[in-house]
Amino acid sequence: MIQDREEAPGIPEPLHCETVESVKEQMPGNDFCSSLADFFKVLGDMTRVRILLALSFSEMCVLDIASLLGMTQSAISHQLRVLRQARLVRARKTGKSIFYSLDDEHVENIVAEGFEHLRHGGTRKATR
Amino acid sequence: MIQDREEAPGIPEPLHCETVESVKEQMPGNDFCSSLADFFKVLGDMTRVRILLALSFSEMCVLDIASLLGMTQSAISHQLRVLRQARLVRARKTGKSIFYSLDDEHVENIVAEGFEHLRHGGTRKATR
DNA sequence: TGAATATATGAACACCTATTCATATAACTT
DNA sequence: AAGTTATATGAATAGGTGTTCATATATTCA
Repeated sequence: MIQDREEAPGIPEPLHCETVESVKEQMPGNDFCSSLADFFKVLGDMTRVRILLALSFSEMCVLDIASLLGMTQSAISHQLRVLRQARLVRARKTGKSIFYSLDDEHVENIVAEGFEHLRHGGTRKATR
Repeated sequence: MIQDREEAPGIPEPLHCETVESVKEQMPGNDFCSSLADFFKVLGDMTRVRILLALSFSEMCVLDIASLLGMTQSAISHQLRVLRQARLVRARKTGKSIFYSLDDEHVENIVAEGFEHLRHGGTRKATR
């Protein structure tokens, strides 16, 4: 019987070794993939998307965002912290209020790309 | 007695009515925000990001992807279904194998934007 | 035909996460 | 100073999600 040298039980052997080896060489490291996924994870929540869209129209303080979205101040504050840690928004303090605004010009580009994807519904390919 | 007409208990009144009203008019509907968040949610997983990156280099069958990523065929198949339903990948059947490839060129643009975001600051751990 | 191969899928489980509640901090007001 | 307002945050909880395991479907090969 020919020796099996699988990396771990349950993980299959490649069907096309050349392809797998070639792609393996080109693949970014796991740390990069993890960071990228974490970044998109921040965008993968409706509340945070609505906050970002709102801030794309105007700088706003926490209570105004909460009022706009019909949610509690606490919920908004928790989500703003996530957005702040992802460097997607920045805070400007004025008196008792803290005004938030977009902190990254890529955000609008990314949202625009997502919008395009939804527009085309994936059923047909758009040529650029 | 003056009537309180808050939408719900716990939801604050706006501090700057003009701003809130103005943004409220420009805001996309909840259905759109929900779809957008769902789209990014698909990208917000390391396994799916790695699959998409791999497919950006070459069309691949399920077992090859599983072998490349060091994961079980079942785990990959489950994630491919998510990517398929989001119309991010398409399947081409050949014999026993099913080859997957990217079905949307926006994906690469979005990934590129995310990459730029990470380059220009990335995600920080603490804010203060 | 039966055996082997490639993929898909339902159920279960462990982990993660968004909101709520209570409370803390900080700044303004009187 | 005390009270009010704006925001932040820790803990708890309910709901969501990714992987595993077992199994089903479909195709190829002998």
